[in-house]
Amino acid sequence: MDDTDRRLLALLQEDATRSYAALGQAVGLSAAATHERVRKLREQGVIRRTAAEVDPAAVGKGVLAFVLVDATSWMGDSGAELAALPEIEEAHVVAGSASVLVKVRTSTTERLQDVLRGLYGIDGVSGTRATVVLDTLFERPVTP
Amino acid sequence: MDDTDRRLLALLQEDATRSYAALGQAVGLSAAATHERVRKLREQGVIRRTAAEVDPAAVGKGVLAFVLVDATSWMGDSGAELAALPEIEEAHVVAGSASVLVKVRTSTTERLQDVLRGLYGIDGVSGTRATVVLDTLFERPVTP
DNA sequence: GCCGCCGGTCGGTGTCATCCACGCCGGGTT
DNA sequence: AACCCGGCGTGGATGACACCGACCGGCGGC
Repeated sequence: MDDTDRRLLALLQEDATRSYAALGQAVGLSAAATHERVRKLREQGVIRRTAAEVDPAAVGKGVLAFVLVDATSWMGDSGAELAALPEIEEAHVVAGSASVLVKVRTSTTERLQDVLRGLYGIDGVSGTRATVVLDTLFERPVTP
Repeated sequence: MDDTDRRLLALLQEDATRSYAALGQAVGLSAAATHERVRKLREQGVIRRTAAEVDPAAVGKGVLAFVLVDATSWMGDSGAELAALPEIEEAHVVAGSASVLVKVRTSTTERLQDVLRGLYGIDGVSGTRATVVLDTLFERPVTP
């Protein structure tokens, strides 16, 4: 993982459709060498996958909220139950006053309420504190 | 935006390296027709971009935290100042007891502290409440 | 019923991903 | 110092694929 790899990662994060030739030119390498480095980055798991990034609003997910979930028991193993709610985009075990923090994206606030109801249905959940997002200033990839 | 488009989006979200031929076969369309639909989805902005997803841990970003930022003035226009902290991955204006919620990824907790210090340097910021992530259960794309 | 349009299939072409053989360079060994 | 060896890069070949244009069928509006 040298500096060239980091530059490749940065380029691929903003646009993974670039050809290896263009990519190589940007970092001063041949297309073949570039291909080889990217292949290794994939193999090592540094690049998890290459995916299309979809605009949530365009697929009817206009409501975003972060929900702190309080629980009376350990919830580190409830990943599957949380994943069963398809509107939950991320779930993290956190330190602090809550047990779990989830990021929820729904079409409407009514649907958000349904998700909160779903959360209460999970064993051990004793409360939720939702923070509704009014406007997203920016979202960007990690800077390597 | 019909059901075929939604299926294409789902497929491209899990792996955008698939060929149009394979993609078309999965939804029962020719490669050319698939190409055309994807082109339109891009043009309309439904697909924002296609990007490589990098494992944060592999690039030395092992610490994740969500920080609620309290402020004494309106912060909806402070996007640029927040974006100047490169460790901030997302920034949202929120309803509730705080003004802004940011997602921060750093190498160490010391660097997290530096980011918090940076936040206090922004005009109007009067406090921060950080919630540190212990374990990420899952992160997944929006379900169209 | 006719016309125009949207969305599809089919076929061709230039580009690109991908593989292979070879060469360069630096570190460790004798 | 000379040698060897492994990793990394280059150049070229080839087969697949993205991309484009021509054509066609169904559907809705006049």
